[in-house]
Amino acid sequence: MQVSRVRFAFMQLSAQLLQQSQLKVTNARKVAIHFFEKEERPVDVEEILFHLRKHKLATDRATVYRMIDTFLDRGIITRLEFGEGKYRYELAGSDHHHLVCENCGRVEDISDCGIEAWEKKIKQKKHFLVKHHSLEFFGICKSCQ
Amino acid sequence: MQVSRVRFAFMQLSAQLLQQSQLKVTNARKVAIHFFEKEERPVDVEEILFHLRKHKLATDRATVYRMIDTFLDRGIITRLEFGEGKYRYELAGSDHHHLVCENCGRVEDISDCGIEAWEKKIKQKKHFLVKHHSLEFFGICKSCQ
DNA sequence: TTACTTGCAAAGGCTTTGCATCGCC
DNA sequence: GGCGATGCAAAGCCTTTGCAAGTAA
Repeated sequence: MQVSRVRFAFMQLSAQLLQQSQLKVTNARKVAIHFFEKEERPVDVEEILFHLRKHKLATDRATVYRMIDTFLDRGIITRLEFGEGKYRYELAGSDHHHLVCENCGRVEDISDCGIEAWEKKIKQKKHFLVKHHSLEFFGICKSCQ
Repeated sequence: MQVSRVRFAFMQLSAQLLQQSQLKVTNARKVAIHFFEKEERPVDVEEILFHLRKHKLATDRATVYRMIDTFLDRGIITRLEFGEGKYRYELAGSDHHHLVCENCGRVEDISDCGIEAWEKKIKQKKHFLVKHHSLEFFGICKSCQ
């Protein structure tokens, strides 16, 4: 079930988004969604846990994983991999990709990847129906050069 | 017999490749490289192990991981992730990407992704120096539709 | 011989699961 | 109250590592 994020862009996402997704509103979930909102780079489970701790929430690691599972299922967040042996997550919504600096780890967004043209071509030539794709660039960022 | 001659030729290639890379030529390495050569889809550690067993090699799992590490280091293979919670590997060389069927798991190659133009643009606009990139498409293949 | 390679065993990191309890609606 | 959410503990995968023994060059 997919929920529009744009609609909440200028108000408090968390509670409304949870309700709209037919999920119970708990502290951990609110704070976690708020964290996704404010973070600029895709976050991992450890960082979510750390943020919850900062808000005096002793949420269990298993709960975080289950939360992520639920959010993924509802289309609230998307999963990414940067070759670290773990997943990262960010709020779903805009079709964008990342420049990952292999030196300092900073992540910059790039948008408008224009890959829809590709997907059409793939459908025509290969008869393969693209559901989603991953596109990330790895290298050295401006300040690390 | 023709088949075994072909295979012998393959093994020679494996040995040559290893020597070029200044690696000692061992049975496990030869057979593994042969496996990478003959496989059409990126393989995981389990599949490499299984192939080694078929060739009566009781190679340890740790050895396979170390082999992979060495091959990656020498640029013989490249590492891929398809969101499975594990890595896959394939012979390095051509710049191509994959159509991964989420139903049957089949992997098809697509080439000429024309992303070099992108990398130039990224360098100009963001001053980010791209070293490598990942691009995979996930969806439903022709025969699964 | 010498340095690289391997086997074995253990551990490490990330993620999932079973089950009883808790708490939002 | 009911059903979904959570905590706790354990286990499941994938991968890495230390060390001693083996082996290609």
